[in-house]
Amino acid sequence: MGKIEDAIRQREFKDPYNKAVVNLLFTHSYLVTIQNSLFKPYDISPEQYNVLRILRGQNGKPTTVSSIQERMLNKMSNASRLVEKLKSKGLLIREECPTDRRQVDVVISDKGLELLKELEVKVEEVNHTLIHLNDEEVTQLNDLLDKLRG
Amino acid sequence: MGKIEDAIRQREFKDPYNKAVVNLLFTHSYLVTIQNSLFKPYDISPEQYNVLRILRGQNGKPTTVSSIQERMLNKMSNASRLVEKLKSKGLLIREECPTDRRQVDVVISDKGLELLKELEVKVEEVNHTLIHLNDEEVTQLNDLLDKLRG
DNA sequence: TAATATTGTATGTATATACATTTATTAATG
DNA sequence: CATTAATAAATGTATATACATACAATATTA
Repeated sequence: MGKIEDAIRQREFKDPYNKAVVNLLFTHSYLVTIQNSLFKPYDISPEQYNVLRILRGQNGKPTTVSSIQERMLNKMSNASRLVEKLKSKGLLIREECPTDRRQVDVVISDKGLELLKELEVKVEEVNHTLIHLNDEEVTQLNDLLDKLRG
Repeated sequence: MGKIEDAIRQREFKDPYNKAVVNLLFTHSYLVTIQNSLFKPYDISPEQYNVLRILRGQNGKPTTVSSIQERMLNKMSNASRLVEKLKSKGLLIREECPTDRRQVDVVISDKGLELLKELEVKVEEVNHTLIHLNDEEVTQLNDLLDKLRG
């Protein structure tokens, strides 16, 4: 695939900062396209997978919708609706919080844990092959991204 | 904001490759959230802005829908519908191609060019302030992203 | 304690993404 | 030339994003 200028057939960018923004958007699309095809056979979306991972990270401790929202990769997403989707598939359990009836307690189900286990192996494999960088370069990329956001 | 582990409250990643994927998804969300707020007052979406930029890059030469699609940052998006949206706002002109009636010729309108000019200044400013990296680091990031995609 | 503010979640609406399918037109082949 | 294949664009459907608003429950305060 190579340089972003060739990939989207744009001659040149104003400066490396503007190029970086486009480059990040484009790389994101590259990643999610492959992720989607991986999740497709399991009838689950990347965001739903992410919510399941957040839930498992709680080790059985109930989580509220707003807490899920906070940890999501996309802060503006809609945890409420994703939880509903996952519940209808039996991948999590949602029940009223006894101490505060505004809140709901969300816990991943056994079915959810199984699916996650199965998917995770594949995701980790794919993530490796997706990124055509060596160990040193990936670490460098991670540092730059962490710094980028300030 | 700092390290991704703190931002999404995840303790650790399997390896730097899996971390990089999450880091890229998260950084993307960071970028588009700010871009969205920039475009909002102009009643235009980031993808619509991108289509206008592609059209202007043609310097008045008509472009087909599939050619727009190819150059889009998100290959799986739907150029057809975006063109329709922009047309309804008077930002581009769409007409049947005389030599091949399957195709449509799309050209940016004067109104579109004006809007683009106004927006572009703001976008370039914002892109600079978004990215908390120095010149050397941004260039490094661009090189890594280009290489990442293989 | 009554009135008000805040919080947690759900819902409504518009846009975009992802992918399959349809329709119209042109190209290719027997 | 008729049939079939290929192509360009549009459309259909499900999901997700972005943001505003509604609603119920709890917290605050006057």
